Amino acid sequence: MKKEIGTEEKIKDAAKAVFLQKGFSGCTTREIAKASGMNVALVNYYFRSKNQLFQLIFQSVMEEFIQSLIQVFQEDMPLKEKMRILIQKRYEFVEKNPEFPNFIHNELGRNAEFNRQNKNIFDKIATSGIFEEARDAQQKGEMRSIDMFHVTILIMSNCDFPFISRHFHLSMHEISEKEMNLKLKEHRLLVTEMLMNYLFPKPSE
Amino acid sequence: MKKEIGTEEKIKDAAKAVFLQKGFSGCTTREIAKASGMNVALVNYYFRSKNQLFQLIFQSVMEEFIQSLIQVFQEDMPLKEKMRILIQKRYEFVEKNPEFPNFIHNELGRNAEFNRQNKNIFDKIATSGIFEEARDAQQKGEMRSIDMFHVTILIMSNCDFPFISRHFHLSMHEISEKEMNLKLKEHRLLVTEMLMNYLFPKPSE
DNA sequence: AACTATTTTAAACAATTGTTTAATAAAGGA
DNA sequence: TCCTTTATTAAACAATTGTTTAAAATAGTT
Repeated sequence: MKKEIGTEEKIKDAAKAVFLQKGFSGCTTREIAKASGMNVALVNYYFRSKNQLFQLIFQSVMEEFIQSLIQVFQEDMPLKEKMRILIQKRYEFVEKNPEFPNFIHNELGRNAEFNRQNKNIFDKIATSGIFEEARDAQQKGEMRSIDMFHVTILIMSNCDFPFISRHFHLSMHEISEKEMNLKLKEHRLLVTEMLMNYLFPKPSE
Repeated sequence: MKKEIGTEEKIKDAAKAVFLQKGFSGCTTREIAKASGMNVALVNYYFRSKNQLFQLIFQSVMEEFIQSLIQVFQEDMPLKEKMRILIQKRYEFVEKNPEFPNFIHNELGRNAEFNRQNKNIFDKIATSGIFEEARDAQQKGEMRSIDMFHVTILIMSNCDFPFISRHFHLSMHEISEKEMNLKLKEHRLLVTEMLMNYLFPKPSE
């Protein structure tokens, strides 16, 4: 269980933590260096520039982020069940990585170039078969017939946003972090029920 | 219709635009000065520091943001109707001010001190009577009995997040800005139906 | 051991940052 | 008009930024 990690890895780990918390323009190279226990020159020795280091981190974070959305779809079960588990896994992923959503959307918003670079990452979703599988279910009448654009936004909205707006609700409802975490755990159940009811309506109505 | 605005106002307007788009640490005093057509010294002449200027802008943006959440509750109509209109108004507000949510949550996350400063703003919600009115409806069985914590998150999630994740979906679904805006308009209808169905379930089930 | 390549360090670089100064221009009141 | 206040400007300030340099330490090889 000993982890004898080299300095390159140390810097990468520290950079990920700092970038996630403060964003690209919210931190300095020296801050990353200090967080990793190294000095400034080493950061550029291994990664050439703050920008390249960020690019590297962003890419990997983005990949993790996307992966958590589609991993469920490799398993073999009915779409409705997949969807329920997807929502659960997604929620739990963001719960473990609360800074991910804000980080990604924030940096994506400020850096329009990333869109081109991450095209291959997005392709992973397109080729995962989610969309086709959903369309089938929709044609069979099992699933509500709405564009997958809406489906993805609905899921991400309800899984990601609670953690994006963490501090906001912390202030508004005047609760402690502990209470907050409990309520957020509770929230997953509501979200799952609401989304499932909406996406797979009872045939009676 | 002529607007003969002074330099103080010009700077404030430019600062709001720049801050909203790039965040506090994502822009410089000189950038704000240039955007307003003035020079750097004038920014500090009127607002003492970049930090104070930001504080001022953030405060006003926060107020607008909160106000859009509660304005409906001053009118006199049944809670269910109020809620439907609230969702609609809220969605349309964010549609007109797409940078608001990301800006607020981003800056709130990085600056924990704001929480104390904005306590009086949050009080506006608490004293608006929303919470009591909802509790009444819940006791009468008209509304689903869940904590208002969940209700606010559900509404904000589905109204705000689509615009926070704008660039993400722009890349993922490979659509143009025009198409995006159309789909987002469409999305409001889904969101409203889903939320209303969940918050005010049919008594049959 | 001697030599080479790699890693690490402290110091310096120029550019940019927020902020201030001191001089000038404009406005307003007596 | 003269004087005081307010507004505006260009220039400078010190601190911080990302990045580089050149020397020292370490590791690896023969």
